[in-house]
Amino acid sequence: MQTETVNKLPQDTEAKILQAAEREFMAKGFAGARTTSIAQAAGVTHAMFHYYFRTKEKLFDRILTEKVTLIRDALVTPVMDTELSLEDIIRGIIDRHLDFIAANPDLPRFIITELYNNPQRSATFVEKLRIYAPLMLSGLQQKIDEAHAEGRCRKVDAGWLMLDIASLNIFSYLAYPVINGIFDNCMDDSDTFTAMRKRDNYDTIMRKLKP
Amino acid sequence: MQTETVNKLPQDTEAKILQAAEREFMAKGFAGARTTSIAQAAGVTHAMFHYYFRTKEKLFDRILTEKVTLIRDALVTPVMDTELSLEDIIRGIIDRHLDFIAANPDLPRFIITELYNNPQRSATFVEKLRIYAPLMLSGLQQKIDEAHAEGRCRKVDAGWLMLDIASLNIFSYLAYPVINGIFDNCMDDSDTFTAMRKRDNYDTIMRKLKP
DNA sequence: CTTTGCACTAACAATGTTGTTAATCATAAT
DNA sequence: ATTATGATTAACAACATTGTTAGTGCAAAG
Repeated sequence: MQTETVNKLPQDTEAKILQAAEREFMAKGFAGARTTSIAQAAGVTHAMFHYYFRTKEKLFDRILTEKVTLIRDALVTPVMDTELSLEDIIRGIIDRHLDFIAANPDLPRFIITELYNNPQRSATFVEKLRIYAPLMLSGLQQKIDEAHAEGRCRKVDAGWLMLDIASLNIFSYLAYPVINGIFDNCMDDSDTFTAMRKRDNYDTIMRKLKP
Repeated sequence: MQTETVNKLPQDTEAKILQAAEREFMAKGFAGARTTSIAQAAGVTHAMFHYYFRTKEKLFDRILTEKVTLIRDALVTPVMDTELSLEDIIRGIIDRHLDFIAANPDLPRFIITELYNNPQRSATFVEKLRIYAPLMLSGLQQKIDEAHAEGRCRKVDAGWLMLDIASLNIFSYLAYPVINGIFDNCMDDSDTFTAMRKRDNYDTIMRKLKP
């Protein structure tokens, strides 16, 4: 034995590989990730990688699917809350969305790049979205239409509105290295930056909706 | 001879390699690109790649630098136009910006991913931005301040305003596979989509500025 | 004509990368 | 005690990928 093989729970190494793989894939993408690096980071033999997960692609797909599910769970449910005013719904969407991004700042870039250079995976992902997006948007559209009927809101399409919200929320984190470089390290204090974005983006969107 | 080596101008193969490399790098990124594929796509021997460009990294850096310069030239100059009203300046920024993105739809994703997984390159790029961004923003800030003094505009920071503009303009193209999947192939007609974004984003930004 | 310089080719070399396999070790069940 | 089972290791194999090199052909300069 070279390193102490003691103190290892049965599923310990599997979890360690999974964890190391997630880091590696998120940091370098599928093409840039190395299975040997993953094994090394997990502190196990390189063969263990294949013992537990067979191939690089299988493990990657598993992690990508996991992340997609994470996004879906975080972003679909919140809109379902009914009985709230349009203002509160939108504030809720923006708050939850930004909290999620701040907690997973690398996720948008990962999803976008990996979906781009793998049309097959992209198709699967889009399929899921095509199922959930309408559910998410129809409730919002209804609220918008109600408010519009009462003259409190312009007539806008919920889908395009969500695109604007997503753009304003996500882009700063996507372009993090550039943004943080131009505005002097504004994103280093994540909480402050997130709070500011919440306020600014809510304001921007509500002004867009004003009649 | 296997393929006709006739009709080749002296710098012909160099240009062909450069062209093929740009496609490959833009499509798959540095990590995913293969020098052999590039040579094959250029229709030359694999050794020619190294004859002209020495290493994969040297050629990649050259292309990345080229792209960064392209961005700088396209996005810095326009704001310099003076004697225009704030409205016209902002409309000009959004129009030029979106025209540029529509003409180079893969560029934002390329820049973002490649800068992310190469902090060294990122530093060089940000250096350039730190030089040019203030020039670009100071003129805009001045116009905003003028309009604010006359009560025609809220007091906003030019930098953060540009971030919002960039977010609204760029994100759709970054998330192209997803967006195009949800809204039924809306981006297939690039001109129509770009025109719509110009209109919507200008409206969004102007509403944000209204007192 | 010879020489020089350049583009080019084919073959090779070195290393990286993914994946496999046979043997070993520990442990729990029989 | 023996067996069976799953985890682990070291070594290997196959292939991909980047990079090099010695030599060939060709065209212009001397």
